[in-house]
Amino acid sequence: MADKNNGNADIVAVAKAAKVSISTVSRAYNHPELVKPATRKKIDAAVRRLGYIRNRAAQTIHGIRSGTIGLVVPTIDHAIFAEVIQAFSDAVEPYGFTLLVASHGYDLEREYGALRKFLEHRVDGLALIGLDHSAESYNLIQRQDIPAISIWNYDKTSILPCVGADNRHAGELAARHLVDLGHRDIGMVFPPTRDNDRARDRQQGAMSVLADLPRATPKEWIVETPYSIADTKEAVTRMLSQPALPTAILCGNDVLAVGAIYAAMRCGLRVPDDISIIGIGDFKGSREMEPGLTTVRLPARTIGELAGKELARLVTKESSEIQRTSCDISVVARKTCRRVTGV
Amino acid sequence: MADKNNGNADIVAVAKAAKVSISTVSRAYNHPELVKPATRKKIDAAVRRLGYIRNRAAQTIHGIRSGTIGLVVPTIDHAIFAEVIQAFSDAVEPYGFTLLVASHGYDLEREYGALRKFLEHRVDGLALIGLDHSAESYNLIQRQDIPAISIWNYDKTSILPCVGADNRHAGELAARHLVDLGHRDIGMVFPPTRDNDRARDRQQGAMSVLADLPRATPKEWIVETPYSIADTKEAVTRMLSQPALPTAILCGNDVLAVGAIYAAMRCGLRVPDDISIIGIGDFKGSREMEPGLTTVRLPARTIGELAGKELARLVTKESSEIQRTSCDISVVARKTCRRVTGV
DNA sequence: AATAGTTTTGCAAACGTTTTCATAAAATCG
DNA sequence: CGATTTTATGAAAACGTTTGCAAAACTATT
Repeated sequence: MADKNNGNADIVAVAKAAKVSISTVSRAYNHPELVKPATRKKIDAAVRRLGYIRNRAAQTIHGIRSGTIGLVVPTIDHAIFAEVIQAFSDAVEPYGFTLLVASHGYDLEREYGALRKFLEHRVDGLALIGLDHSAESYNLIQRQDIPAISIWNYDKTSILPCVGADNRHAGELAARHLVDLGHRDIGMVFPPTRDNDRARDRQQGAMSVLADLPRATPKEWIVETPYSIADTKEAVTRMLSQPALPTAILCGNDVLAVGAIYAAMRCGLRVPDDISIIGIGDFKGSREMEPGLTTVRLPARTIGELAGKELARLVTKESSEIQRTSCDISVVARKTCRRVTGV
Repeated sequence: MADKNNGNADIVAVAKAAKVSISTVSRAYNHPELVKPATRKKIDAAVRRLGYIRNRAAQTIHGIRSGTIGLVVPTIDHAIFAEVIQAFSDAVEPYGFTLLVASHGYDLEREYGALRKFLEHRVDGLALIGLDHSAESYNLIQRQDIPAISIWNYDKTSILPCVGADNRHAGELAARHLVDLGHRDIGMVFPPTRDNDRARDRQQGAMSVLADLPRATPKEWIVETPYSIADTKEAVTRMLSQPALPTAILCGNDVLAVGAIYAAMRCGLRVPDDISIIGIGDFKGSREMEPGLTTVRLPARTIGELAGKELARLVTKESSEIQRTSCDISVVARKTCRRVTGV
């Protein structure tokens, strides 16, 4: 009759049921080699009978790790971040960590809020997307003594250790690819770059290459559009309804590229015969689509994996040298870009 | 000099710094109206100076809610689940909950493990995808006294309250749509249905409609394929390389449908002129693709939102009647299915 | 200026664990 | 078989909070 009627048994209920002391139950969990097999068995039976589940909150206040890692992303609902989150989750799971996830919708104020909440929960480690964060956030992180890591972007001068790709370089590669194919009239489609260092870096990288071109890119060929296929289709359709058209469009990411392709189709332009389109990212599906999207491959899964593993090792003190990891990127030439000749 | 050198100040450090008792600091947080404004100010200053962050673990062991909700999904890295997670997250955020997320890769054993981990963390509520869970999992959930909810599937006899769509009905609608368009030779592409009640229900729904057709569907027109565009493209290409072809293909979800469309393209078949293809789900991008995908719309965002809100209300006791919510679904006819005449 | 009422604060117990230290029991040894 | 070592267990303090209760400090009332 020592069973509690309601669901939640605690360690003292278990101790009572197994007729041992609380300490012994605790030890059975944390240092099983110190308790006699027979006793262990009794405890095990009691645990099973009562449906006891350890309370990590109670452990945590002893300075024991909470076993959680906080991950803040701009949004979960993008192929690319979903992939990173999945890979990150898979990477920390073997270390026994549970993942806290929050999204801030590209609002760095909300990101700060999410970080605070995570810290209240005493996460053992923190992971953020990108290098662009409020001073407040950086401050907050630095005051804690838990490891933190930036994912997705690489910069050798980053404040936090980072695992990612050099987005400026990605922009350069995309632009260079078009230029190498002979394109001189190149349009650009980018998402808003405020609070989004990835997009900004890519755009700057692309611009720096395009700056060497004989003709400057006219304003009308540079469009900014929200990150959605529908919006991009809309915006690019407008761009393509002008008299003078570019021979190629460089898109800030693959989603925009897909939108651009649909826009071209709608305008009666064939890709790549009439217009070339290059994306950045190599999202899931970009390879399989028809025509296969030419893009700059950013290895999302690898990045997430490496980041998760690195952070887990930092937390568990398996490793301590904080380092920056740059993942290789390169153009994957598929079917949406063609060579042009003459000017 | 009362500042701790290392980052982590606790409530007693704050109390000391503000020259008040611990209780007063605690009260300043939990019942601010009970503490004099001037005192509140002193405390606030101390908090700021020390960078104090409340420890939810310590609160939690008082029976105070942990402020977390656990969500287990098969995988994060699918358009559809990413959308649900995002919507769910957005819905619980205003209630102050932090989200714990785990994925089990369609392995119900791992799902059980994730649930246990969540319970160790003393989540205030639990959300699962689908109705298919191990007896152990259901058992575990029922022994706790926290609310739990099933997302994505609707079934009026479900063990847990659920918010979702009737997947069997979705399968029926898709099949009915094809039949109504005059199709009699209908192929089917489905993912593995083990541990996946959504897919199973859809398939059964479709089958039940197809069973009324004069000709039985030949084995070769029923293909099972992993949930990826590439694999589906492969598998459907094989199906379409046979002598006798169906006039339409019903796909278990939109990703498979996209793979099927690409396969058709590769086989030189025009969609919908030579073959009609219908998906289920209406994933992001399905509307915008060319040709626009005909599919059965499952309102992922709505489902996630309703589920999050419902669970949050259950946890905060704003609501207590556990109920089942069925979200309306219907065919959105776009461009990948055409009417056929004759037999 | 004393009393009663109200507002503000502090003390100490409680929450569910882990862990140190001490002690009891068992095993080993001469 | 008693002394000594080893192994197994228990008692109690500690972790960082919240909260019921009681005391202290004000305010208002006479």
